[in-house]
Amino acid sequence: MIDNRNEVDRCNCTVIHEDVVNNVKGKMPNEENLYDLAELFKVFGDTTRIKILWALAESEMCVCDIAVLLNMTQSAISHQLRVLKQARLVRYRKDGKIVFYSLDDDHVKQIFGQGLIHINEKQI
Amino acid sequence: MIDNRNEVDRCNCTVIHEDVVNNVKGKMPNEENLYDLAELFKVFGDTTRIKILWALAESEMCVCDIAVLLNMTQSAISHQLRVLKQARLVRYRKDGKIVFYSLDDDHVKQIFGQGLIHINEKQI
DNA sequence: TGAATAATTGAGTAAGTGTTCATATAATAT
DNA sequence: ATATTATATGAACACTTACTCAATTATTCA
Repeated sequence: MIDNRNEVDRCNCTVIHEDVVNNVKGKMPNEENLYDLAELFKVFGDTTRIKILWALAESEMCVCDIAVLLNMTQSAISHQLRVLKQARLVRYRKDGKIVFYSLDDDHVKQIFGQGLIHINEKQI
Repeated sequence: MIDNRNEVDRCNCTVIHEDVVNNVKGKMPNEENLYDLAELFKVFGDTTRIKILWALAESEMCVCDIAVLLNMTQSAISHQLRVLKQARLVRYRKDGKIVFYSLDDDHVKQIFGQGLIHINEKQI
């Protein structure tokens, strides 16, 4: 009986280092955590959102101001702010018609910092 | 003469807090840096790549082993490894037919760490 | 040399994403 | 109430992306 068929289900090559695979498999975080992590970084993976976050790291701003700053339509900014809101990266307060957005916490700055370290080190 | 037309080029609303906008504008990093940063995070923004990086953080692995570990085709893995290679996040060494991949530096782990802090803090 | 195998690569495709445009909502002021 | 304005939202569209499939390259071994 061929019992290791499920191991070769998708990959057409034979398992070369089964010990390594099993060891790593045991140490992998659960799917959900990895998924959430990817979802978080996906939010950072857009120039417009990076700019918005960077701006908010400097100062609380209303939607219109951000639109002017980035020279983009207010609609586009509003759509992106929704994404950032859902990711819990920004929060807002209303003052009459105006909605002020700000960073939800300091993680953003630290994640940016780590990213910049990588970039600056790699470009020769 | 209406001189502030260029300010209202894209955004249909009037500038509300011009001082804030100007202040933040002066402190924004240049376009290229922000673009590179977004590009880097874009690479992290995919579950498959996150898994690969996490696995490599644990141990050097060959393409086939990664494919078995993640239960995906070796072609799919190879495509993603190319993306990771271009982002300078992984490096490789050849040993005969086999190509071993490993993390290029420790930034990955630290960026992951910051990401996890954010996620864990937010989920109540 | 020729067969076998690990890995890469290119084209094709289905799914996802960011912006625009038009419209809706909410708050203010006349 | 009505007009104005700041923001939000939904649909549509162009563009990107991650995978599959088939073919290719590179290396080993008989």
